[in-house]
Amino acid sequence: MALDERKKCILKAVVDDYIATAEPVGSKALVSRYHFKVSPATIRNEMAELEELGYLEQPHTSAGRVPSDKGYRAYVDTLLPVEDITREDAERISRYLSDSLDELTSLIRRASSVLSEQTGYTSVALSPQLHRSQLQQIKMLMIEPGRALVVVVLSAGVVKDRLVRIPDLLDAQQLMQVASAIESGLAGMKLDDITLVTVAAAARQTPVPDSLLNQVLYEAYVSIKQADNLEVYMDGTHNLLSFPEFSDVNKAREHLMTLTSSGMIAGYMNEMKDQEDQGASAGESTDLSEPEPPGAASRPAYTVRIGQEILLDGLQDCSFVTTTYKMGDYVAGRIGVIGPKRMTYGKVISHISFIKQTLNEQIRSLAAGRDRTEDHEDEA
Amino acid sequence: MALDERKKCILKAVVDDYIATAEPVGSKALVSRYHFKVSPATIRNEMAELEELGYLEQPHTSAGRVPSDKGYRAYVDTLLPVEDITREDAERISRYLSDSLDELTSLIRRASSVLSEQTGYTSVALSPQLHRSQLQQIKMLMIEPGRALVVVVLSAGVVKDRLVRIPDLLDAQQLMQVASAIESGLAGMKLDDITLVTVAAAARQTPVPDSLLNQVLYEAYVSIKQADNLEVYMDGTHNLLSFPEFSDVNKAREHLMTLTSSGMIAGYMNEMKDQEDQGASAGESTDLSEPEPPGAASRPAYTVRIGQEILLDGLQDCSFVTTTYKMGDYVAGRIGVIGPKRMTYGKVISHISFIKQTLNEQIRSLAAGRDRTEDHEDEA
DNA sequence: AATTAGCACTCATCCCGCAAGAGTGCTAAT
DNA sequence: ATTAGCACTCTTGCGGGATGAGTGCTAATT
Repeated sequence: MALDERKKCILKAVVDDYIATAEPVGSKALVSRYHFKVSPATIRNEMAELEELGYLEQPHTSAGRVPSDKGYRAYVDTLLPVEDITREDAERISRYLSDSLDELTSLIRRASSVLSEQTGYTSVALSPQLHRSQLQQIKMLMIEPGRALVVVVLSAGVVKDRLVRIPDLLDAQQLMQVASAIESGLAGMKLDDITLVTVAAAARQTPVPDSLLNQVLYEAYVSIKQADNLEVYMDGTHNLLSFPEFSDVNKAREHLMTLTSSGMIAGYMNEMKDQEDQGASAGESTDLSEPEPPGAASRPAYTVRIGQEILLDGLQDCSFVTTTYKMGDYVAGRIGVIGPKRMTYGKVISHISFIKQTLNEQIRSLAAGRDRTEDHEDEA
Repeated sequence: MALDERKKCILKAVVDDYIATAEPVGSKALVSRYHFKVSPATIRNEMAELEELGYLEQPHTSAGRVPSDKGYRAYVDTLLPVEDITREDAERISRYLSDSLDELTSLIRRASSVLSEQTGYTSVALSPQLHRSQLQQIKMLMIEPGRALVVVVLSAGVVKDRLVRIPDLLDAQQLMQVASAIESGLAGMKLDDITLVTVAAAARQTPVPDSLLNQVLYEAYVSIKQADNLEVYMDGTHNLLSFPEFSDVNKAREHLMTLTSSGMIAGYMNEMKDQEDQGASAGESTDLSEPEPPGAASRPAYTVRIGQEILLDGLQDCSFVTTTYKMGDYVAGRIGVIGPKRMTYGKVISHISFIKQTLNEQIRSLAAGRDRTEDHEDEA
């Protein structure tokens, strides 16, 4: 059932044209715009066959053709024009990302903002998940009687803090004792393995009356657990209003609503997080011939979800291109772009790939900067 | 040039009707819907006069009338139907706001979210400006060699922190020395009065080599200054897509763009911040008779900007209802609602007023909770 | 003097129909 | 296998009543 060379060419041309114009593309326009050496009639026959096979659809009789989800899929998997971002862009972006004040979250946030800016679509990023990283430090700082700041430092170098209420009678020294007891008891443990019980056990021998201790321990525990809170950064949400597919305000509103009910997206992305991306081509199956087109094989992995493949209600007219970023050796989070199915996949993927790469480098160099505080020249 | 009673009645009816329906309102509809005891012809004459006077306008010759900015102004200033939020709403909201974990910013953020949710418009809030509050504590916590967390506590009870790079050679004890030197030197000073020079002076006698000291001092200074950073919280931006006035996608997009280029709104609100709101009626002038309608006088102050009165490009079809909140005795920030000119002013104002009041109470009780750590029963 | 009934007039809006145009599918010729 | 030709379909755009809501004006009424 593989497509012959000419069909591929035509499919590619149709998708390209539709991406560019957002209008159904007809046989005549195709030959004139893409210099085919055959007549419109031939193209028509081919297109009819492509429609038969499910790669194209007609909005109505006597309109041009529009790619189906399957058509986009094939396009993305095997026909994708390889694009590269310009040297200047690459440098500007990596410079912008590299002065992110040592803050992992600010790095991710910026990456997201870069993506939406560069692609013109909506970008989404998941904060890194840290449940597999270890507790390194926990400090408690008395702000005033009854209030304290809990600072949690994780092995990943991530610092989170949180204001809490504590018993008024607890003094600064006791607070410090509790904190250092917890720290020495739990340092090196994975976040996953820390429970209220382990926290309590660690602080058992501190000379602080139980009546005061309990609340503090609870807050410490919550603070540690909260260090792993999943967050979503989104940028350029209103970009999608520029596209004709959302010229209907109600549709647009619905999309925005779905997007900004961030819990949904977070959950969805988080579910995909663990499944590693499949190299240069994406997850879903197609029945086109060559699984490894030349040139694209060297790109970092990414995932493309098209139309119905997205299991989130309200985003079925969209495509969702994502990739993961790592911390150390495990997948930490996911970052991606949401746009109309008629997306400039080539451009988006090149940017996503670049971001993935840069992000991984930056994270690695942040970590390295923490272990050995010298050598900063490991920029790619 | 004062309007007689009947004209006022008619104006009010027109505005009410237009707010409800978003469609030009005609004489016939008016008499039937609002039980006037006169005939449509009389209403027509009156409306013609109201148009002459500038309170109404006609979109085209044979359509009904629509309020002009001046019409809305008069409506807001003297005709506003007094609305009160329900007891349940009031309780739910104040309960929601009161468990804001002691965090001022989270309080403001929640207030903003409540506003947009309750009114169905877009809400905007400015973070409190703290430049007039005093530095109370500054701590520096070594995270690892070369990295520290600077924690700044202000008299307002606000805690801000920031990750910074410090010289690798500086050890934890030196860092603490520097911090406590700065703290004892500057505690009690207003943020406004703290400069790099005063910071340096405070830390002069610490036994830390200058070569290491400078960077730390600078970071401390920046952290202190950043405690006063102006932030904007916005909620329900996409609500405005529900209104027919934004059914044109381009207009909608433009509005969203203006709104989300948060710098503009922040600046604008910040400029208005210092001018205190004028009691129950608003800033701009009108020539209606009674300046103090009964019932509305008891409301907290607020400001209404209508249409052209808003000096921000792109929001000229909107109205902007804001109020201020205080910390101690000075105006700390501003919070408000942006919606179509055809806004349910009564409802919005009642909510804004309630929020203002609740916010002030909460802030006061936060402060009180810090001074005397007892008594929590000062809820209104 | 204020109110109202009556009437002519003005426009937006809706709907219908028609022509134009783009695109297709099919068939027959190359 | 390709292509030219042609009939057919269906959307889109446009003009033209018809509709109807609403106005302004005038003259009659209270």
